[in-house]
Amino acid sequence: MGRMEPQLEHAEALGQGLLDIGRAAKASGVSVKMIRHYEAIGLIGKVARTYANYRVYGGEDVHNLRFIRRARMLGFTIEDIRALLSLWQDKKRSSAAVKKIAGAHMAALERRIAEMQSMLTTLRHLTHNCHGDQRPDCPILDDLAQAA
Amino acid sequence: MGRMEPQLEHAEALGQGLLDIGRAAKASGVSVKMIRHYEAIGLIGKVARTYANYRVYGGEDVHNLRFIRRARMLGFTIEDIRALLSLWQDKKRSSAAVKKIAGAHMAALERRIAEMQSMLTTLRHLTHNCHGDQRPDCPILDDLAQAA
DNA sequence: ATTGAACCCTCCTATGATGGGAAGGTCAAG
DNA sequence: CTTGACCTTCCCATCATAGGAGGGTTCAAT
Repeated sequence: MGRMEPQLEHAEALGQGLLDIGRAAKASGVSVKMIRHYEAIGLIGKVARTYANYRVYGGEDVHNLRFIRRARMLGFTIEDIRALLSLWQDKKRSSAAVKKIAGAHMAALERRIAEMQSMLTTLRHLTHNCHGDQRPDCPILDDLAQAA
Repeated sequence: MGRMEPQLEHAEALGQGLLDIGRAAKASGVSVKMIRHYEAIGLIGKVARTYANYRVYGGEDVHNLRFIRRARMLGFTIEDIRALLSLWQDKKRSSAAVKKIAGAHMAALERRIAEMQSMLTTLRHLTHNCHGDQRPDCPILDDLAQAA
């Protein structure tokens, strides 16, 4: 990524199997907005441009974008992904480094899930006893108010 | 809240059982920053001020802040809380209206938890097969890369 | 050729909830 | 009367994503 090849005409680029940002977005599943954003924050390098200043993406770029997309779908943060991309590039990486990142992420997910489940448990208790009719009496409000 | 009583001296206000923002924060568990923020977005009304322009909080104000804090701990959004506060104030409310808000929130929590659990399941599979040693081979990276 | 749709570009703004910090005024205790 | 702990307002940052304005480019259909 960011090899900054010589500039091309748009048509010429497409003829060589290169993609403009819209096509790269479709091919990778990452939105045009986000591709530009990932470049701006340095998650991906600067790519080549046509004479008209259009970004031009090759197969490897799309590969990277898909990697990012998949990692986002698994909930990794951008900083995690920055590290994962760098490990991916590094042929001398240790799988332990990768596993460590994944493990920390899993722990964070578990903590967050536990928090939300605790909220749910409380809410289920409260709504269980709420009539849900036209009367004003409501254990949900009572709980919130009593905390007060 | 927001009754905008006549201005007072600071000492005079504290003598009457009124609180400055720092004391209101301690009494309610809501940070000073967030109390000001809630006022700025109209979640709570504008309170009275001393001659020195210090905010002055009464018992009811603290009550409202505790209500907000409790609702935030249960994961309700600010907009949910705006509605809940208004229902709380409304003696002619229907408990159905309250239950509806809580139900929608629970459904949102359940969706989010399910998403995160699905991420976790995938990550557990991947890390299960990752040696986590000094070798570079790593099913986690393989998964991310193969998506690409 | 001209025009219009559908792209592309950069730059600015917003989201939701929270916090950090600067610059300056006020209060209370020593 | 100083000092430290408050208070005030205003601006900025977070995190990932999206919307839009204003302007240039490409391409296909008139």
